[in-house]
Amino acid sequence: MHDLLTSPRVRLRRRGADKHPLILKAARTLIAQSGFREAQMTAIAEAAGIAIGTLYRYFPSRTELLVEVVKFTAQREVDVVAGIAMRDGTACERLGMAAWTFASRALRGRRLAHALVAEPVEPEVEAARLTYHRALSRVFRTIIDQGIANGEFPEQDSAASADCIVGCLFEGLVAPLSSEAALAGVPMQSQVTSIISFCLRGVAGTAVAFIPPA
Amino acid sequence: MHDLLTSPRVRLRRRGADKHPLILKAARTLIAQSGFREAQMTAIAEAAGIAIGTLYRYFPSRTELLVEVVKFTAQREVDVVAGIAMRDGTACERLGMAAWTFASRALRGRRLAHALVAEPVEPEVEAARLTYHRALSRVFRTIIDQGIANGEFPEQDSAASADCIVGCLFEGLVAPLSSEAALAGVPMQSQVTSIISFCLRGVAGTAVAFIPPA
Amino acid sequence: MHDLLTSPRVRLRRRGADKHPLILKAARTLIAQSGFREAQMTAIAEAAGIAIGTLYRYFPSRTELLVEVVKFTAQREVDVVAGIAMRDGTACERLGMAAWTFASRALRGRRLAHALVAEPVEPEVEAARLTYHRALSRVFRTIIDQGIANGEFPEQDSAASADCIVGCLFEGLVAPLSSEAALAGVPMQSQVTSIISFCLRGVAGTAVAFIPPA
Amino acid sequence: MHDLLTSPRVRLRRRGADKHPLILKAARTLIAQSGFREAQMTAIAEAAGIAIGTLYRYFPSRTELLVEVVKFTAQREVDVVAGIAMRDGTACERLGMAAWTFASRALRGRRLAHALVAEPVEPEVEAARLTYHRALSRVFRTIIDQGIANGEFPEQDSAASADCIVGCLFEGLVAPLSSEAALAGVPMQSQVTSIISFCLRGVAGTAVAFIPPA
DNA sequence: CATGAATGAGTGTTCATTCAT
DNA sequence: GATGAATGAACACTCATTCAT
Repeated sequence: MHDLLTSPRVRLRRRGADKHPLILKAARTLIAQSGFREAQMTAIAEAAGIAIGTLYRYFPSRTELLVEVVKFTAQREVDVVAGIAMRDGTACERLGMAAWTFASRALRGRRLAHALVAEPVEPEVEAARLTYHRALSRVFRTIIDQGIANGEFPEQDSAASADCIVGCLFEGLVAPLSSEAALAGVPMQSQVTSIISFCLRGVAGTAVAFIPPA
Repeated sequence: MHDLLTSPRVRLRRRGADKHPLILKAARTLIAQSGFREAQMTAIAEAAGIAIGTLYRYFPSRTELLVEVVKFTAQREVDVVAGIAMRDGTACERLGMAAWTFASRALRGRRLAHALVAEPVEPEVEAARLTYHRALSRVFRTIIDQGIANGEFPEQDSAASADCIVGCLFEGLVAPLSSEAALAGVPMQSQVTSIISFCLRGVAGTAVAFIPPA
Repeated sequence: MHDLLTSPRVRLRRRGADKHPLILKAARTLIAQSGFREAQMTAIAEAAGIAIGTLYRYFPSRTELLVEVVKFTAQREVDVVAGIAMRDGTACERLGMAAWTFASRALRGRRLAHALVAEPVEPEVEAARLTYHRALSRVFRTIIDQGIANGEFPEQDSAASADCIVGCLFEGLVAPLSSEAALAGVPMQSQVTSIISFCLRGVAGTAVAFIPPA
Repeated sequence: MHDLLTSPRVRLRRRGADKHPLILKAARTLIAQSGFREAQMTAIAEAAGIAIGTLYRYFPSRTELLVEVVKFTAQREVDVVAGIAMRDGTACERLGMAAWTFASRALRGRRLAHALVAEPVEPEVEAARLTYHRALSRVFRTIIDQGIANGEFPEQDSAASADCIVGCLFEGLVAPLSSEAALAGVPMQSQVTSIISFCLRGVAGTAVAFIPPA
């Protein structure tokens, strides 16, 4: 798969437990609870049960740390979705299942998903988030390309279609993520179903001519 | 149309020009250049050529100011797109044109569009952003409903479809931000065309069955 | 009587109504409601129904204005108490009545009394407050001196005794002024009676020898 | 004794000296020099030779810091006076000595005493100041009650009498602040003697009837 | 003269980062 | 290596005062 985790992590010294994942987990928990804003270095250190100074032994700055949290969490999601994408079945089935899986998981960890999708502050973190979008898009594109190859889907700009699917999923998730009304959770399933149906039509539907104005 | 601008602004000012739009413009320019983060009160005041105190004569707090920037900018875009939506033509044509118009305008001010779509931090600003998404979605939904009514589009969850279109457009705008390559601007038009085609297929395409797993 | 109002008020121009007392009254009302802190120039101007600029035509600064409010209000109280002091009756009776009158009036306008007695911030306002204390003390001293002269009271440092009376009254007023508990108002009368009794004993009581340690 | 210092100060500090008393002392010095008004966080930090941030490690806010200064300083004075109150001797002797001690100490640090007695602005600080008054009053009341019990003093409202003594002492300290003449300091001793004599007469003097008017 | 919009120095507070122990 | 006390730049916001209209 496309690896989001490319930071060398050279500064890690062996001897004793590697606190890297511990810190990452503590930070993710905090972010999942109350967003990036509340994930201050002091809070993260406390949550990880270590001193602030130790934090800086594993991460050069808060920004780096947040970036890594985003990358780490995103990679996991991308991996899961990618796993679905490589199963047996028609491209259509796999596309639906991949989208469904992504949405289901995101809805389970609402606050974290929201942070990963819509909250970022620092440019570096934002960049990591976009990389996440692209990695996810790449998974969908692979399925679409296969579908086009085997005649399931009509000829199309598969990269654009994949981006659209990502956009549909995020928009469909972000909106309810912030509104208290949708917290009921029940209407979620039908909402997700509608979104995926739209995506499938977008990918497999009969071509509609759109001619951009001069 | 759905009015996003509901702040009363009761204070009357008699002498001197109303600095409200001046400040809004200065703030928008700053945000367009480097995002909300850099739009500090000091910077905004300087950009507007006024004193900090004057800022607070027009806006009770930084948050309110940012919210108003989002609302103001968003309302303008929504109005333009809504105007397109009410012209003559088939639902399909109008949907395409509305989407095209939105994308074209947004691409002109990329950084600002991005801020409006993905950057907000404060809950109040976030809320304003979501209102923007929903207002835009409502415009598209109106077109879709008309299309369904006159038989152009098949039966569907028009609200979900409209949300998807918004998601496609936003993702299509945000996505290129991550790839330096696409900054050339030239391939933009074809990219937008592909996205809109996907949306039209999603709305008008033949129904594809997606059955969510148990 | 001793005049507390010595500021020249040269800057007042005739023609039209003299807004001096109007402003003073507005300021006093505000102070009586929520203390000096809330008596901002904007608030005072608004309460007086004039513009801020006009305020500065009558008072050179906020400090001067507050000083004048203190002086003005204090003078009125001193005048009333002094009136009691010059009535017929024994020195003892007049002392009691003067103290009683002062206390009764102060308790009627609780918040204002508190501001005048314990809230001041700026050195200049503080000075005005002290002048108030001294003016009040002078009234009591006059009575005490008369009492000593006609044999009602034993020989004593009348200035110190007068200061003590002022201290007793203020302490007796300030304490309950800030405690919500005493807002019942009923136990006030007996409390005041006890205080005045203490003062009368202090003035008329049999001499007790206090020899300061070396 | 009645403890004015109830703040928990739970934060533990291991390395370096506990800067709590250092900050308190720096703040008290500043207040003693020019009152609460000039005791800004920046000034306090500078006076204590530490950074502003460090201030906030020890005190959550400026208000809390000022409150603690008042409590700390007041508690010390109350403790000293209370110590005198529990020595051997007649109630009269102890009352005189307690008052004398309080006055002598207060006169040594005039400006600070004044701030503690008459300057506070913020409600929280004011509350701390009142607690100080009441604590001091309680000490005097104890002596008075003992004097009444052993027949030294006539029956009386001991709480009111104690408040009066506090009022006399405070007024006696604040009053001279207004007259430049008395700043010489020499006449201070006789002034204090006169005040204490008044108080002793007020407590031990023959009852004088005061009947409040209807 | 009256007006009130404009001013901007000043203040309390936060939090990522450093470095002596 | 781990610690966490110390740091201080940065920021939002207030309000007495001024001066062009």
